[in-house]
Amino acid sequence: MTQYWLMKSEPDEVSVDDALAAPKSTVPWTGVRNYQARNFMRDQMRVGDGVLFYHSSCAEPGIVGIAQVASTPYPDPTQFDRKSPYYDPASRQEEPRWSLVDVQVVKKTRNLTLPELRTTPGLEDLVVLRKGNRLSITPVEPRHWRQITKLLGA
DNA sequence: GCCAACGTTGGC
DNA sequence: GCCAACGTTGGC
Repeated sequence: MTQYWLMKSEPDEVSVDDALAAPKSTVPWTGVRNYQARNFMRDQMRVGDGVLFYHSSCAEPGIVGIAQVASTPYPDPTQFDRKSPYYDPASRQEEPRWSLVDVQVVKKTRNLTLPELRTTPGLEDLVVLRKGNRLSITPVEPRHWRQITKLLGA
């Protein structure tokens, strides 16, 4: 069964435009160093799952595109790269600690901004809007997915 | 830059 | 296993 997710990216690192410009509009979701977010990618995501591409830590945070999970999970190569900010000296090749999936942008949309999300009736309990939420990957309920994709005309 | 909220680390 | 200290996230 198809599931739905919201995935945060800092546009300074990988924006929706960067992803669109990549081969097959697909980017590896590198740099996740939170176990809960990793577990979503490693244990629950399936190819074809729907993804809301979200820009965070920027002037106008919000949902900026529709994407999909485009690979099964595999080890995040940046954990073994000494020059990467995501290098993890505690992770071993035989037993990688961090996994990721590839994400393919299906459609760039307008920016459905955080203030707009917060004030849209029906989205009050979207996981990413919950107080104190910091998770970079959160599940999205089917009804939220339907409402948001409709709002975006996607 | 500030700071609330949360996650991780490490001493005990 | 507890919990204080510290680090990170991310909106503002």
